[in-house]
Amino acid sequence: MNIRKSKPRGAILEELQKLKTHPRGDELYDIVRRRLPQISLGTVYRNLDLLRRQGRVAAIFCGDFNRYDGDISSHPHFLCRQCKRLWDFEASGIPEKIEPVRDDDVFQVEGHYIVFYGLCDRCPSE
Amino acid sequence: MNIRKSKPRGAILEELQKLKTHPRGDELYDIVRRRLPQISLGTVYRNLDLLRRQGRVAAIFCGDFNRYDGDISSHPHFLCRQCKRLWDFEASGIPEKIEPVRDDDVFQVEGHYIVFYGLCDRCPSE
DNA sequence: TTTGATGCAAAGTATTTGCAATCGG
DNA sequence: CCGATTGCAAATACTTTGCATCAAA
Repeated sequence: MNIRKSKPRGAILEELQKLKTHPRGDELYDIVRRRLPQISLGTVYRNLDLLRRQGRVAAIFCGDFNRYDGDISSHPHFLCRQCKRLWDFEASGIPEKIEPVRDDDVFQVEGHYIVFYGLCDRCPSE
Repeated sequence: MNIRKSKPRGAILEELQKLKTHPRGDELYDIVRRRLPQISLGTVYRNLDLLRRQGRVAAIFCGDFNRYDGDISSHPHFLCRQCKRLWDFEASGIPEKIEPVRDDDVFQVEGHYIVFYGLCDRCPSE
């Protein structure tokens, strides 16, 4: 499959890279739409997945892999378990490398991520 | 709110603790239903959230916190980004403790988790 | 008796998909 | 031109919620 350039894809990548918080597909759609009003939701989701496959954006997947980060360097995140927003997060004690104990044929490991969770200042505790 | 015992809740916790793979609410519903055919999906979701608040089950949250683990000890997981199943995973280099650099009032950290991702042996590569 | 918990069904939220039209190389 | 990409809309997947009823203490 020969990948072409397209205006929507360029805009999606640029807008994602501008953000410090890491949006879901639909949230990024709302942002990109301010620039390309005719863009469709499906296009945003399709391109985010394509960009992820190309390694040009990072996806924090779990359940549904639905948070994207324009910064592809490995770094920990903080996730608010109430509002579900995700931020970059600094932590000490992050190891240089973490490796699977066994390299068998059951799991084909591509990478890993570290997620801190809790509540952000905008979310009241239960 | 005074928490009572109930047969559905007991069955949900027991069935979850039996599993090695970590189901979503609807998957656990299918399992518990074999034992309590009249149980409803809403009951399973409500109880999983209650058990999580009590610290009796672990939730791997992200986006939607929808994978539950009956083993509440801290351990890394492997997530297949295609079929979205989640397993326990052994890795070396896991630090004893990882800590936030700043303890400010923006984030109230409750814990963290490490997720390896990639493809499992049942999922073909793209 | 009190009120927490349930079953059911409808609604809500996020994402994916089919298809004809469009655009890039 | 050819086939990758799009917009649109319908479909799907998973989770939450309202409410009348049931049941634990």
